[in-house]
Amino acid sequence: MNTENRVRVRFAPSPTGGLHLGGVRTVLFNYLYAKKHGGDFILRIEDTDQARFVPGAEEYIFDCLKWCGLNPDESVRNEGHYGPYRQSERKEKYRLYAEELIAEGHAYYAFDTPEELDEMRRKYKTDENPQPQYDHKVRMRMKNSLTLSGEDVHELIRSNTPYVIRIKMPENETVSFNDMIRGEVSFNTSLVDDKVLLKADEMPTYHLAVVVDDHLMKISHAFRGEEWLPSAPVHILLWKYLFGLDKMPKWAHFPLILGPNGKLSKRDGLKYGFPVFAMNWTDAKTGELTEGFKEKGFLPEAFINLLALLGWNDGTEQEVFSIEELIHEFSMGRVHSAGAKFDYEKAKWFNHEWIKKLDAGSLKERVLEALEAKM
RNA sequence: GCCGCGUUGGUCAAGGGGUUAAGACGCAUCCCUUUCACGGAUGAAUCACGGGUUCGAUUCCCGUACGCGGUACCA
Repeated sequence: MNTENRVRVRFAPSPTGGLHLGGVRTVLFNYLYAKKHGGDFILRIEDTDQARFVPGAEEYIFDCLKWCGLNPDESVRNEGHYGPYRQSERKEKYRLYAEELIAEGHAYYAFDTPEELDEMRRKYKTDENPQPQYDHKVRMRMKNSLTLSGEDVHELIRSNTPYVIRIKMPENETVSFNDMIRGEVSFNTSLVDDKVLLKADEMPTYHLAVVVDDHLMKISHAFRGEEWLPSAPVHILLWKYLFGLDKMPKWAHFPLILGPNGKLSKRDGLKYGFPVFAMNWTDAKTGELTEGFKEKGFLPEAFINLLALLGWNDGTEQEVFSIEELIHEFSMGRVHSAGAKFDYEKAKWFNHEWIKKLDAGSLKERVLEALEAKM
């Protein structure tokens, strides 16, 4: 296998807090796919949001992956040839591409202040359109390089006026792509807003960073949660403008893992009566501790196993799988497209099954570990 | 509101034009067991709704309803 078609996947968390079920399952599916195809699993830290950065969160992510046995082949701790692996350290790279987009007419400078944006949203808000977007319908009424003269733009930039760079979404084009799980998905570009690509603090937003880094890091398959599906057209267009659709990774959007009453949220971690995080997480601000599956007494083998079966199965009646078996049997085509409600009773059954497989010696060890963790 | 993705028992789900619609978790009853586990048997429970296509739709198509996601200078 040459380097051009080598399978390379990535998990790209932002270090903002505990790593929950859905996140670990995303890691798992990425890992399984990479290992099945003899490829690389990369961990990229997406720390482009200064405001949400949480100290310790990055280390915590590594701890969780280690406990799960899903260690990355390349990361900030194990650099490959495509570093740095932390986006804040790649800051300069993104601006070049944003400027390139402007030069080609696919993006523009926008000088609107947060207050002006609020005002726009207030002004255009109606019952039919409760959440107005910065899109082709309003962009010509805003303060940007599309409405200002070249001189004015130059002057504003020279005088250090804060600005962002926005993508200029084309009007009435259909953008479609083939999702490995859902098949063809398409969008009308008129209904997508002019997303910010480069922020006023010169950091890229996710939209720009994910495309640039996936390209630079030679990612072959881009797998992520379904919450990203609505912004896929932005990413597809960026690929088209910057690197060419033929270079674009294959996409797959995983179904969401739901809680008892819908969305499984980090904030409700304590309310469900079962863990949502892989490992204990303590909120630095409130000091609130959220118990993890590890500390609750789950074996990592069981945790991996139960996560794998949430949204995937091999078509047989087998439910207990070791990681080796998962790697062997996994296929993206058998991942469900519908969300799955998390069932703690079933999760405990998986743990039970794995505990039964332990011999007396290792059981004693694990029990002692679990008890010590609680003291 | 708009856009997107979904919809097989309470939950995870197999199946995919003709089936008694698998299996697992949980639940119930029973058996095994001095106890706790383990194990075994049986049972209740499912194709969201309405139109098409078809000799025949749970399966294909279109609507509707419902759920979830998105609609930020967050990821």
